[in-house]
This record gives sequence, structure tokens and C-alpha cells, in this order.
Amino acid sequence: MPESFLEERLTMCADEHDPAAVARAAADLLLDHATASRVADLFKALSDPTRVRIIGLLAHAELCVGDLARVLEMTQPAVSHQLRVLRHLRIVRARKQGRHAYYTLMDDHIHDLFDQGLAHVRFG
Amino acid sequence: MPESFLEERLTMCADEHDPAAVARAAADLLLDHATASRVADLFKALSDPTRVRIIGLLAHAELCVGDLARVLEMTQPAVSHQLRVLRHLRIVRARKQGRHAYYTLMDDHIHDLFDQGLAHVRFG
DNA sequence: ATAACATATGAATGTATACTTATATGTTTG
DNA sequence: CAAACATATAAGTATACATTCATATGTTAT
Repeated sequence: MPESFLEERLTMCADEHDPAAVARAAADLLLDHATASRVADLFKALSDPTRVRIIGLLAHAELCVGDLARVLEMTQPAVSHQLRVLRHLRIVRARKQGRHAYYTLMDDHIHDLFDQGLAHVRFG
Repeated sequence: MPESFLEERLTMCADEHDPAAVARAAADLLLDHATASRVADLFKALSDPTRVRIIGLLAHAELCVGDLARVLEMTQPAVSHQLRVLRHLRIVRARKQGRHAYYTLMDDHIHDLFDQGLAHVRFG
């Protein structure tokens, strides 16, 4: 009964059930490499303390690079590098005005993820 | 007006506003290092394609190490290594029975995060 | 134009980490 | 007890990456 494996969360084990059924059921649940990599990349954005702090700040306000560096007490190139990472992951957006670059979060999904992760750490 | 910075999402810039007010407002929003690291560690669990696939499987069923390795088409030590990482991050729990170790997700928060990340990748 | 400033990029370095091969620990079966 | 099996760990390697220092690009002000 391969379907039953999918209905609810129970134990699959090739030693105790039909190995072919287990293999088939698990293969249905398994993410392909491409999707798994995209999900991993998304979470990688929030897997570094500096980026978490940056995202936490940008969740509330638009800030320029210099202020970010000042508040984080980090060098400007270090902050700029992380902003580039976040930019390439399409998590952050830069608005250039004069000699400043103002950064904000690209969308609210990241904001939601951030809040959920923070909540899990604080009460959970 | 430092409070106004906190109310809504707007632009802060030490060059255009009172630098002290910006510094104070941003410092209020800034996560401390310890919290940021814990949040980062949580997301680190989902920042690797292999772990994403493992978590995706365990979100639906309890599986033993051998089956995980078979389904993922990876060596047993490689899977065991990632399971140890997830165990140390308290994201996964092992139930030992006989010569098998059955793994499940520790709690549903991870399940929620996984779903949200996957949704963001698939639609959005 | 030149100086001062804001940001981005490049090279280099140290550290973390994902996987492999080999082995150790512990469990069932003969 | 011995053999086969399931899982965990150790050592080694290769890659990824976060930061620093130095420099490049571009903007405003004098």
C-alpha cells in the first residue's frame, strides 16, 4: 500500500515493508536537486549572523550602506559584500540616489521568514 | 524624532537626519550577536540541498538512515553526517530500535519553515 | 578640475563544511 | 561465539565563504 505512506506521517522501512513500495513512496516525496538547491539558496541568505542582522534592520527601515556599517560596527566592504550576496539572491534591493545606496527588502516573504525564525528562537 | 523611525518602514540616513537619532533607532532594531547567531543556525539547517531533501522527506514520514541513503542515492556516512548536523541543531530526533535509527523532525516549526521556503521558490 | 566622500570590487587569508574512505560501535542471526 | 548488518565516527580533502586590506568607480562640493 504505497499510498498510505503519503497520507499521514508514519514510519517507512524497507526492512519491514515492501522495499519497492517504500522506494516509490519516498521518491514521490523527494525534492529534485534543482528545487532543493533553490530552497537551500533562499535559506542560505538567512544562515549567517551578519545577514540576519542586516535583514532584521531592513525589515523596519531603508538604510544606506554607511549607516549599516556604523550600526553593525563592521567595515564598509564587509557590509557591501553581504549586501551583494543578498542582492544576487534577490532578497534585497538597492536604490541609488546621489552617492548613497539605500537598501530595502525585496519582498515580504523574506520578512515573514525572518519573523518566523526569530519567533522560533525566542519562544519555541 | 527617533520613534517615527520605528513606526513605519521609512528611510534613515545619518547624512540627512540627526545622526544620533538614526543611531539610536537602528540600535533598537539591531539584533544582538547571540540572537542573530541562533537565528542563523536555525536557517543553516535548511541552507544545504541535501538537508533540504532530508527535511522534506522527514516532514512526511519517519525514515531510517539506510532508506534515506537509498532514496537520496548518497553514501550512508554522508547522510549520517548531515543527520548529525541536524541533530545538533535540534531539528531532527533519532529513535533507536534494534539496529535501526528512525529519524523524524523535532517539531512542526521546521515543517512550517520548510513549507514556506518551498512555496516561495515554487510560486513567488 | 580637484578634493572629499560613498559604495563596489579584487585579491588574499583563514575557517567552516560536505563528502569520501576506512573503521568503530552496537545489534541481530546462525 | 561468529558473521552479517545498521549506524556512527575519524581522518583527509576539496570547496565555499566571511572578512580584511587595497583599490576602483562614481558623485558632490569647492
